[in-house]
Amino acid sequence: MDKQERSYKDKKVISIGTVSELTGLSLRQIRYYEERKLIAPFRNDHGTRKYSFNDIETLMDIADKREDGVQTTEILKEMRLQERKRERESKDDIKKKMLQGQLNAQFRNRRGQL
Amino acid sequence: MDKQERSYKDKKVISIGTVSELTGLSLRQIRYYEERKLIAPFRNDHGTRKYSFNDIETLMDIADKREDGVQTTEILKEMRLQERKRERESKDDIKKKMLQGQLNAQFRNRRGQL
DNA sequence: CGTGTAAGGAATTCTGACACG
DNA sequence: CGTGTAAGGAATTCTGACACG
Repeated sequence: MDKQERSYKDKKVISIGTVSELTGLSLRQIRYYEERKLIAPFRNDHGTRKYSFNDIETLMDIADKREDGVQTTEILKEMRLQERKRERESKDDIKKKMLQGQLNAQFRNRRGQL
Repeated sequence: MDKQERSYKDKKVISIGTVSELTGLSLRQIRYYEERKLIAPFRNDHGTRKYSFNDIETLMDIADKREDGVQTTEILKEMRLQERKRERESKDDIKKKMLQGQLNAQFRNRRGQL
C-alpha cells in the first residue's frame, strides 16, 4: 500500500449514516463504541462525525466480537494488544532491514578483497 | 493497487459538502459538472449524492482545466480520449502477457529436447 | 452493560429558477 | 457558458435522557 492509497483508507470523510449502512450497525451502536474509546471519528466544524474506511473495518471487527458476547472493555484490551504487536513487528522489520544492509556491505567488501 | 484498495478509491460514500471542502469547489460547481456528464455520483435512497475519492481526483483535474479556461465540453472530450487510451494500454498489456506466456512455453519445450 | 427511542434544534442537501455576463 | 443566490422542503445529525434488562 503506497502513501496515496493509505491516505484513502485513513481519510475521515464518511458520515455516520453511510457507516451505518456499510456496517449494518445502528447509529446508537456506532456512537456508543466511540464513547467506549473503540473508535475516534473526526469532528468537523459543526460537530458532525466523519469516519475512515479504516474505522469501518474496525467497526466490523467490533460487531463480530460483540456477536460472540465479548464486552467493549475486552475488545478495547484486545485492540491495544494488537496495536502493540504491530508496533513490535514494525520495529523488528526495521532491525531486519538494517542487518541485511550490513550483511550486504560486508559481502561487497570481501568481494573487493579477492 | 490490489482489489481492496481499489474498492476504497472507487467506493461512493462521500457527501457533496465534504467533496466541496476537499476540492475547494462550490456545491453549485460540483453539481454543474455532473450535469455536463463530467462526473457521475451515486444517489442513495433519498437522492443524496455520494462521491468516491476517484471522483474527487477527477474534480481536481477539472478545476485545473477550468482555470486554464477550458470549457466543460472540451474537458469531456479530453476525458474520453484518456479513457480510450487507458483501454488500449490495458489490452496491449494482456497481449504482451499472452505472448510472454507462449515464449516461455517454447523455451521449456526446447530445453526438453536437449 | 449495551441498545432502543422520542425530543428539539441545527446544519445539509435537493430541485427549479432567476440573474449576470 | 459557468456560477451565484434565495426559496421551501425533506432528510441527517447531534446531545441528553429515560427505558429495559
